[in-house]
Formats: sequence, C-alpha cells, structure tokens
Amino acid sequence: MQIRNTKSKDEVLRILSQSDYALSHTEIENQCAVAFDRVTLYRILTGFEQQGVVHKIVGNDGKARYATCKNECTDHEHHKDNHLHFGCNDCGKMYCFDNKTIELKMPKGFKAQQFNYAVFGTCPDCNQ
Amino acid sequence: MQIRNTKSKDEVLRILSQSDYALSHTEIENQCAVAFDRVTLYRILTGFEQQGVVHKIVGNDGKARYATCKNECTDHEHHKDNHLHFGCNDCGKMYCFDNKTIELKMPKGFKAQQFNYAVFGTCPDCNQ
DNA sequence: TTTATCAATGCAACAATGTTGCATTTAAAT
DNA sequence: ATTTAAATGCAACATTGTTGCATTGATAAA
Ligand SMILES: [Mn+2]
Ligand SMILES: [Mn+2]
Ligand SMILES: [Zn+2]
Ligand SMILES: [Zn+2]
Repeated sequence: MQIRNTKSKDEVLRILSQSDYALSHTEIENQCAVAFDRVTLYRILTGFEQQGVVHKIVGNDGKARYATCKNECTDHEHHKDNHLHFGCNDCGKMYCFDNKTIELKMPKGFKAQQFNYAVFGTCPDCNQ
Repeated sequence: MQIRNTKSKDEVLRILSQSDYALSHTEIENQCAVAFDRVTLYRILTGFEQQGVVHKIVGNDGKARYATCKNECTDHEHHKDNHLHFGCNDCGKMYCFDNKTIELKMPKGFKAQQFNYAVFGTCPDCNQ
C-alpha cells in the first residue's frame, strides 16, 4: 500500500483535468464542490507533482499554478514539462503550450532537473 | 525632477553589481552596510526594475531574485531579459546566463511583455 | 466481515513574503 | 534659502506556504 484514493484527490484531479489552463491553489479551492482543508490541498498537489500527475508553474507573482501533465510518463522517467507557459497580466490565466518544448543544453557542470519557462503579457481574450 | 539618488539605492546597486548571481531580498539585506527598512528595499527594487536597471527572476520557491541588466537598453526599448536562468536546488544560487537568449514566436494573439526562463537543478559547485 | 495499518486529513500555530496608507525626511531644482 | 515631491520609516495587513500532532478513513490482511 502506498497511495490511497480519496474524494479530495478525485475532486482536485477532476478540476485540473477539466481546466484548459493552469490553476492556482485559490482557483482550485473556488471550484471545489467538496470542501476540505487548505493544508490538504497543498499536500495533495505536492503529492501529485511528485507522482508526475501534475506539474507546477510559478508566475511573476510568485504564486504556484498547477496543470495536469499531458505528455506520457514512464515509470523510469517522468516527463520534464519543459514546455512554454504564458501568463496573462490582465486576466491572470496561465496557459500551457504543451507542444512548445524548449530543449537547451546546459552550460558545463549544471545539471537540470526542473523547468519553469514562462512568458507574460496579454492573452488573445484580453487583446481587444 | 523624477528620480533622486540616495544612499539606500546606491548601496543596493553596488551589491547587485558586485554579485555574480541574482539576489533575493533577504540576501540583499544581509549584505547591506547601510541599514534601511524592508519596505524601502521592495520599493527600490521595483523602481530599478521599471527603469530597466535590474530584472527579476522568480524561482520554483516563488521568491523573487534580482540581477543587474547587462544588455544595453535604449530609451525607447528596454531589453527584455529573455535569457536563461539556473537556480541551484542545493545552494540556492540563481545564475544569469546572459548569453543564452531564448527567442520564441508566441502563438497567434499572445503578446509577450516579460520573460521568466528558469531551470533548476544542481550547479557545478554542488555537483561533487 | 472484522481487524490492523498507516496514508490522508483537520486544526492550530507559525514563518516568510509582499503590500498599503500615512506621516516624515530629504534630494535637488529654483 | 526656499520649495517640491521623491524617498523613507513605521505600523498594519493580506497572502502564501509550512510544520506538528491528534484523528479519520482507505485498504490490505486475517
Ligand atoms: Mn504546462
Ligand atoms: Mn538574468
Ligand atoms: Zn487574459
Ligand atoms: Zn549550488
């Protein structure tokens, strides 16, 4: 036994799966039908992240946002989520560009483990 | 009259200029010879950022770090600081790779204004 | 089904980061 | 020297995230 299914985790995963952009803790809480503690959400998301179910993107505001991982993961290698993100300065939405992968060779001696590629500006909806 | 020179600002700029990596608020405070309020530092750094004197990088920890801008800026166009950064998970240092510029065409409708390109892992010093 | 185990949760308490309002200080133009 | 408003100090606050510990509950085993 390692990981257990719970209503809270189901609900969080449901919300993230149905969203077409990355969600912050607050945004997830607001969309939750089931009610549970704030700390629980932190632990759920951290857990999901470690399992490779979701990935985290940090915006210019320093706030974490989470999105489900679309790319395939093997048991031996979780995908790296080294793709581009776009945060709208107007509406606050953080988009995942899953197909816009960024492959960079690190300078000698630097070993890459996580990626946080984000651009900020205005999204199409806010560009009228 | 727009911007005034002060000891605080001189000190912050001195510290940032002499550092070979980006510094967080706390790191700057610790290196400060002159003493001034925490809020003042926030305002100084925000001001520098708007003037294009420094740029901000946000790490996986959600904390802002600042580094002087090495590339040239014109009055009409501040440089974009669209270069790669590397944050060490061990020692916490955030490096600027000023020559590793990332030029990406945004998807239609998205207008880019700020950039936050960061990779995390272990730096050469911590790779023993 | 019942029992045992420990992952998951709730709650309180806390730390860190960042923001705002307002009175005071002070750089620098006049 | 006088004037102006940029810069600062201080208090108060909001938000985000973390930790410890008792309790609950999912699930494997009896
Ligand atoms: Mn993504
Ligand atoms: Mn940089
Ligand atoms: Zn938008
Ligand atoms: Zn290091």
